[in-house]
Amino acid sequence: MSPIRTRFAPSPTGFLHIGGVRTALFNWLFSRRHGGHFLLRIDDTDQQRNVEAALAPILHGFHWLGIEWDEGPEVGGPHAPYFQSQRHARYQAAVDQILAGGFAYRDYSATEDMEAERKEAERAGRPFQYSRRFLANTPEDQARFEAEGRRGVVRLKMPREGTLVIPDLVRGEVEFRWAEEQDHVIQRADGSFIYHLASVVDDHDFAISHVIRAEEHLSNTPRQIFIVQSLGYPLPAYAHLPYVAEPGSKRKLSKRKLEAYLKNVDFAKVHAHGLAIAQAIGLAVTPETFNPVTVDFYEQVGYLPEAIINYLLLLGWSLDDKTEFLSREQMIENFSLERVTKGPASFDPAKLMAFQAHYMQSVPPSVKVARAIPYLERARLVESPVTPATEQRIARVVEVLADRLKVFGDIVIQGAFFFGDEVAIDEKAFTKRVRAPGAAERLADYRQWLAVRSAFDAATLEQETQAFLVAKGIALGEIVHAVRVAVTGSSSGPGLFDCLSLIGQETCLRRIDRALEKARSAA
RNA sequence: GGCCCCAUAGUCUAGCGGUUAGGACGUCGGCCUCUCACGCCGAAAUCUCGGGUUCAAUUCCCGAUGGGGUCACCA
Repeated sequence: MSPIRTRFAPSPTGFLHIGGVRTALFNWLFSRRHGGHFLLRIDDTDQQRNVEAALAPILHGFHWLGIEWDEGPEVGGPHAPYFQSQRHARYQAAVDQILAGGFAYRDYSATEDMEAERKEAERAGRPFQYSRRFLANTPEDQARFEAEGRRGVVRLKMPREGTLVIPDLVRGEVEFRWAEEQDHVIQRADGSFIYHLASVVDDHDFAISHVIRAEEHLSNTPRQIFIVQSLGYPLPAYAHLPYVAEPGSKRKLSKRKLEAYLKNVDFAKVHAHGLAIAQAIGLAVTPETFNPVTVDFYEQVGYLPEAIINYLLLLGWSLDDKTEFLSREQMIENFSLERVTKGPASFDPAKLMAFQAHYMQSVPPSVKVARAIPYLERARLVESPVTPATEQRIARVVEVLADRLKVFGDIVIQGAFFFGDEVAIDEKAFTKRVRAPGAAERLADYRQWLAVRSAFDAATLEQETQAFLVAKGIALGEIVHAVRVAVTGSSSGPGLFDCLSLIGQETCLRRIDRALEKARSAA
């Protein structure tokens, strides 16, 4: 049996689509599962400018996710080059061979000619089939057509009868009738090559054993198989994966429909969350660069690759009826195309977040601190570079924040009030907890009491507060909320005494004073 | 519109003739508690429809319906 080789073939668009990642992941896992090779081929047949710039973010995304390729850009390989734009000689040779074999012909029809024929067929109510009347058999024909100012392309001479059965590892056997296929162009008038030709030649040259790709290529497969056969290549195995669908719908997920997806509550929530972090760290965002459909979004906001990979794996594949979390090793050990789902799966950002929260729980505190620091620095919440003392403080903040840190970027949202002097007040919370009848008085009382504390650690503070409450004859609940809002600006967060202690006596007092001032001013 | 694919709760899925249709996210309720988060407990919610085949269909077959993909000198 020949070695297993799979590939993913991104075109350099400047960003890595979440659906593309899933396709790549399945290819990668399949190759790893069978001890084979996974390679990256760059589909830049018609891109001309800035391939490098448009490719960099994609390669970066794969590195970040830990999807490493054995051959391709950066790493090279025995079948180099892996860029289609550098393989024209190979494609030309293939076209010549197909032409010589009589599986294709030079065609001089103009777009209008084809249009006319198509319309006529439609009017007559029969399926369209090109008459091949501008087919040039001889150099004389060519010369004549060219004299008329026509420009030739190379078209496949597709069979017009019989059926084709494509064995598909996900879908079983898929049947097509040749008569329904068209004479597709494989080489343009300007001499450049059409994707399908390039793709088939490359897959053969790179010895790809399994073509695992998204479902939208299923209808393209007959023409590709025809090219394979006309070149005398062995047929690779095919597996067409269901595509990743829009949140809450079954339409294919698209990179350019951010507006529409924002109408989905969960999608909007994840996007808003990311946006808040981006704003806090002064990250300039555009819909192009900051979109939850793009993996870059998750990296910038501080998600874990493991969470994304695990989530994506389960989007169209399952191990059994209960396994949710798999390590890379388990994924590789268990992945199989047989267990790939047939139907498209909607991308659910809320569930992705659940995986993220799960994986975040096993990140060691030291790593959380290290990953939080850059966010704090960029948000100018701490000095840069941070001093050892600040780092220690951050470690305490991270500890106290605990599971509230869902992504690393959350440090600048959830943890902001631990830093600096001023604090952003949640007006609604302020009205409810500080402007409430009697609240300000109790807060002022507590402030005076707080001012004379000599110990300000959380445990002592809590203990002594109890005594204060007893003396005043009030319950903790009657004081805690106003203090929290005054000191942290928010009605939710870590335990109050942890907050007080970490923020420090002076700052706490200042913030309470400001809150009291604010409460006295117009409601 | 032609061709092709698909169809279990709002979402991701398990199921491969006989199950109280299992799990997860989300939602709702409760516990914990100074709030939030975590955690724990519980609840509501699913086999698209119609024909067959069979003693028995979510499961097999056919059809309908619905959803989607694709029909370029794009990839």
